[in-house]
This record gives sequence, structure tokens and C-alpha cells, in this order.
Amino acid sequence: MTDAPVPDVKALSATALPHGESAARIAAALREEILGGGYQPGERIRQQELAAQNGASRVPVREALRILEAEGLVTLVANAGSWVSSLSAQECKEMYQMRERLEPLLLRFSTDSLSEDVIDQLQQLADLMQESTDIEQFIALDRQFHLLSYSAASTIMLGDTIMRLWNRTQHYRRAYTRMFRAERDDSVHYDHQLLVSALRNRDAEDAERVLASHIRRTRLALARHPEIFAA
Amino acid sequence: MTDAPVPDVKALSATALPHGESAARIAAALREEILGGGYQPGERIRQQELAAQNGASRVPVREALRILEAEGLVTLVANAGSWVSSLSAQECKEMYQMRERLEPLLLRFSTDSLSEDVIDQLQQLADLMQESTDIEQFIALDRQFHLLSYSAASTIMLGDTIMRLWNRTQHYRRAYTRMFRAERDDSVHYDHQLLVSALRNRDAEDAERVLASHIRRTRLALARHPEIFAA
DNA sequence: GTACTGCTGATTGCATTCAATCACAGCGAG
DNA sequence: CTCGCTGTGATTGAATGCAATCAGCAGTAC
Repeated sequence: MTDAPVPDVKALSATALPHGESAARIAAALREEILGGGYQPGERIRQQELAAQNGASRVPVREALRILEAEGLVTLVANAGSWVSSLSAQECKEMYQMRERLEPLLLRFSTDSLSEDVIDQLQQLADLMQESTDIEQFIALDRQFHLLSYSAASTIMLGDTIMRLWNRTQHYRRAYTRMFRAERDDSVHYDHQLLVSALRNRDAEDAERVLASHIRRTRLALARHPEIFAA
Repeated sequence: MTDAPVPDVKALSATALPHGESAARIAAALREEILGGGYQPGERIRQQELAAQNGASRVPVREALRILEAEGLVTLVANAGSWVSSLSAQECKEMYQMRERLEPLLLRFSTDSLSEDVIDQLQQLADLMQESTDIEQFIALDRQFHLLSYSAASTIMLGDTIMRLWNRTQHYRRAYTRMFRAERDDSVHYDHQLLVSALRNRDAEDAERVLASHIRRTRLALARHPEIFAA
């Protein structure tokens, strides 16, 4: 009972995987789990449990937790444990203000190099989102849309920082989306369409402005629903 | 010769320090060492060595390296080793562009809450810098000046991100400072004086503009000296 | 002389093991 | 009944030891 329940599967996957990537792999798995909603903010993470799930010992798990701590997704307290990070309304607002200034910059870097193909894909994603009824699907499409619009930018830290901002606010964006659907606010979709137009015209200036407004609008909408951050 | 040369001191400090903070402590020590110029970009970091220096085993050292990797100060490659991260001219430019957009925001958050005392200190630091002849001292004062100007802002991720940007570019700022002294460029000092004035007037708009120009000017100056990034 | 192969030492990656710390239940005193 | 104390179980922190991997070099074949 104290041993792993599926030792054969564990051995199978362990031997198939390369030596020297455990920490990164575990971190990636946990990250996906958190972003996907499998863990709630404030939920405790037990090292032993994670180790068993990934067929590894606690040492690489601890390294993985350090990685996610640095990304802000997990909070570690010495001798106490680790929890999925949660945000206050204030912190979330701050991150949206950062996004408001950073993402237009990344978009500018991307605009000129975007292929027509990718812009077509963006158009499709925007249309799909407008017709989407499933919340999880909408969340995924929205993320895809924006990240794809940045995909032609070859940056190091800027893209990375923005990814962190997206990840840390992911849970609250999901909570907000539930509200948004109730309120039937279509401005999000208009923003997306305007963005695609600006990109097609290679008008970086306009694209920056539209994107800044888009993020700002979301920030203000979030501010109107402080109940999301009740914790 | 393979053992630690000062086992007594090691034991002394180990027992005096709390249990459960090793990784953070080692990370902090290595961070200071890198920022202080003790390590050069591209220099290799050996786990065993670091462990011996800090009187710990390699396990917390590995956690510390993961922390610094996430901060961008260290680069890890599986089964190969870890090195102090180095930047290309392109990456450095990118980080300065990020700073150009983010730091004015942080300064805005800080402006209203800065006490007159702190503004006086800023004035003193600006004056000291102008008279400073030692490069290391100038670097330290400049860092103090800007971080102090942000000190009244109570942010979570914004301040953190900016600190990372400062840290990752620290080595190249040091290299640039050597150039700057040769070129006798005083615009840096004028910027600082203008910044103090704006803060004293509580003119956040003006402070933002001055700071953005200040950072932009440094970025352009760095771009004129690509030889700094020869690697 | 050059390219390839196998070996050796050094270094990293991870599992195991033990020590330190904390949370909490149960008990007793006021 | 409330407050404080103590002991036990659970959980984390870190040291040790072994396996996996890599870099460099000697030796050999061509």
C-alpha cells in the first residue's frame, strides 16, 4: 500500500525517458495540471504524492517546485510545504497593467514577420471563439489566438515574461470568462477582429493600440468582479 | 586538498543558520557573487565546489541553481553542467526595451508615496554619483538611486520583473560604465537631476518621460558599443 | 598523417536514508 | 469551559551513495 500502485507502467515510462530531464518534465506536467484547472489556488502540493505520480523520487520533485516557484505558480514555505499560488485583486490588476505595456511591444516585434497564413489562422481562431459555447474551449482558443499573434517575434525574455503573466493570471481569467458569458459582452470579439485587421494591414501602431485597449478592458472588467478573488 | 579548507568555520556557520533555508541562502550568495563580478558570463559553475563553499551538500545547491536558472542568471544543461548566463547584444537591447516600458510604470506607482526624506536621499545619491570616480561605486550608487526611487511602490511582480532585468543586464552595465567614463558623457547625471526634480514636484507624468528617455539613451549608447558583447 | 574507436576520470542525475520541523490530538490545570 | 502543554505522526530538509553521461586521450587501422 505504501508502494506505487502501478509499478510496471512506471518502469515502462521511466526507461523510455532520457536521463537528466526529470525535474523539467515534472515541472512541465505540474504546470499543465495547474493551468488546466486540475489544482485550485491555495491547494496544497505534497512532494511524495507528486513523486509517486511521476515515478520519481522527491529530489527532482523539489527541483521542479523551485522552478515553478520562480515562475510564480507555486509558493514554497520552508518546513511547511508548498501551495498553488493565489492572487489578490491588487496583484492581478498589477499584472494586467504590465501586460498592457509589454504585450503591445511584443506584438510590434511580431507584426512585420507574420505570414499571411498565420493571419488567416488568427482570423479563423477569432471566428471560432465567437461561436464557441464551451468555456474551456474559449479559454484555450483565446490563449492560442494571442500567443499565435506573437509567434513571429523572436525574443528571449519578453516572450517569457508575458507567458508568465498569462500563466499566473490563467485561473482568474477562467473565472472571469464564466462571468463574461453571463454578461454577453461582445467587445472581446470586436477587439480580436480589429486586431486581425490591423495585422493584415501591417499597421503595428494600430495593432498596439487595439491590443492595449483590449487588455485594459479586461482589467477593468475584472476590477468590477472582486468576488473572483474571495480568499 | 580535496576537502574544505576551513571545516571549523563551515561548521560554525552551519549550526548558527536555520534549518530549511539552504537553497535560498546559496542562491542569494551565488547571485551576489555573479552580480558583483566574481563570475564572468560563460564561466562554468561546479556543484561540488559551490557545495563546499557553502558547507552544504549538492542537493540544495542544485535547487539554488534551479532558482537562478529561472531568474536567467544561470544556464543549465542536463548531464553537461551549468554556466553563468551571457547575453547577446540583441537580447540586451530587448531587455532595455522592456525596462523602458515597465520602469516608468513602477515609478508612477511610487511617486505619490515617496517621503521628502527619501527624495532628499535621492538628491544626495545623484550628487555623489556625479563626483564618483570609482566604477564599482558608481554602479552601486546608480542601482541604489533607481531602486530607491521605486521603493515606495508596493508591487509584487512588477518590482520583481524589473529586478530581474537589472540583474541580467548588470554585467553589461558594468562594461558600459567603463566606456561611459572614457567618453565623459554627462547626460546620465542630467537625467538623474531631472528625475529628482520631477519627483519633488510629484509630477508622475514628467518623471515617467524622463525615466523612459534615460533608459532609452542607455540602450542606444550600448548599441553603439557592440564590442561589449563579443563572446 | 588522419580519422575512428574504446577507455578512464570527472561531473552530473537521482534514489535512498536519516534528521529536523511542524501540525494536531489528547490531557491536565486553573 | 478555556487555555496551555506535551507527545506522536506526518511532512519537509538535506547528506550520502550509486548509476548514467560526457569530455579528453591513447591507441589503432587505413
